[in-house]
Amino acid sequence: MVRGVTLRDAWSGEADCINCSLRTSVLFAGLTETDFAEIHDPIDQFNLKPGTSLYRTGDAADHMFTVRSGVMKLVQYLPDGSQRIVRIARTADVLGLEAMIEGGGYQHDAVALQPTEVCRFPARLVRDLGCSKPELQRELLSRWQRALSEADAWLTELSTGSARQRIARLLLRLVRDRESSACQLFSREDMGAMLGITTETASRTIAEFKRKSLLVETSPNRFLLDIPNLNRIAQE
Amino acid sequence: MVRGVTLRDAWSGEADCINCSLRTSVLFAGLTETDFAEIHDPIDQFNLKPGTSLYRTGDAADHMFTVRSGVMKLVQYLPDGSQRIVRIARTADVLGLEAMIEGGGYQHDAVALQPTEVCRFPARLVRDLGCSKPELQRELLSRWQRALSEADAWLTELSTGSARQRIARLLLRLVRDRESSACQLFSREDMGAMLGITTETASRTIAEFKRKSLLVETSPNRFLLDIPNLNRIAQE
DNA sequence: CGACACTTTGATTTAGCTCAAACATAGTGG
DNA sequence: CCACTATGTTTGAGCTAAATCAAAGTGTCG
Repeated sequence: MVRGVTLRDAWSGEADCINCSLRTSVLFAGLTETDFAEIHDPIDQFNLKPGTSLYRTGDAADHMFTVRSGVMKLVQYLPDGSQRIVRIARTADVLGLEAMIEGGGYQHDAVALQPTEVCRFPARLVRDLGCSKPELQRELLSRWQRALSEADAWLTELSTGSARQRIARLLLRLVRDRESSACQLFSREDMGAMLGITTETASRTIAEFKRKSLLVETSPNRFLLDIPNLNRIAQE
Repeated sequence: MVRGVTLRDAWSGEADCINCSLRTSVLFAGLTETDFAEIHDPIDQFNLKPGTSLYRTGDAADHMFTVRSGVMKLVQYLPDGSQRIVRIARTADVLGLEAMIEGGGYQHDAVALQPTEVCRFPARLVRDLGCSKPELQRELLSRWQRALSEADAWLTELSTGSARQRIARLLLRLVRDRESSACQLFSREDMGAMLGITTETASRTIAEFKRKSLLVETSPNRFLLDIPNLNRIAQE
């Protein structure tokens, strides 16, 4: 395990929302330039190295985050100390929705799995704007809904069936809605924590898939997927 | 499996919200009598027999529901036809939050596990009122948040660890925030679908718990729990 | 009473866990 | 530059919890 770097080290300046390439696909999609002009709160940008944690369970939740690039994992811990990854967030996903509820804390540890860029904005901003901008309100609800259906999918798809099926489904999930079938895999330990299996089983299964050419390793831990055959495995 | 009864048979009249015993604990907690007077949409009440489904996956989501008594399960199906129960809803819980998103469909099958009373109200009502009543807005967000953290808990608590642990955690969950340690169990099949184990394993584990007096059967399928010892099992 | 649905129990098999060792790969520092 | 550690991956061997398959038991309802 890489030890967590502090967030302070990761600061990379204030965000330039107006010219943001993601502007149409993120939470603030509905806002106009004038709306942005009215935002006086600082929107900061961070470059997270793998292993850096953005926030931890129980931290006072007063910011929300947009992932610009990279991947974050959301982790929960069991009483016995073992961890379970309950979701991942990728480009254009929002982290820390729970900050909408005033006075609450974050429900997970959010940790970068790859070099990851995020924008941070005060939840207050969304709470205040929300009242006047119904589009934002709607977008927010839809984000919440998406998080929920992701959570359900992790239960039904990634925590049900054999290890082979789970891994196949995880792989397919990583390239869904992507042009190419290329994907960067996670550490075996993380895959285990996502799927509720051991690192050894994850490793063995990946090895088996490689042998059967369901996965072709293009560079260390980057793969091309045989989507049709993985699909076959995924649904038994 | 009991075959689904149609909802039409379950209608039991219009609800009397003003005098509802749950008024302070449900979604509309913040509303005044005058607010209720302004509601002209019908709020209907239904008595569901076990096995009756309230709605199905993909049905046009235009109503939300409050559970007055009983238990409902939320079910999702896998491509191979097997089912997984992703959540349950009990007294004062809200079903069908996804109806807030206009034009969408329900994400689950909602099926009664016990004789269950629910109130049904148009989602439009909440959408409309939401704009003017910030308390309702806040309550709604908090409901959404609760659903999400329930979903996470099902993954971390009920789909992780040995069968004994999962069953112990499920049992404890059933009596949490209750005055007594008494609870009514579900069918072994449903328990299996909640925990990702087979009916046989569920049955064997319950039998084992009975032998060890962690469970005392007071009447058919009703039990008193030995909470401290179940807790010990739950956390390893 | 007989039929049906569900539960329990038993016997057997197996997928995945555990423990352990070998194998990368990348830093680190002399 | 190379030894040396550290961190993660792979592979093996054996064990065990849970799945599977099958049969007997229990309760409920027409």
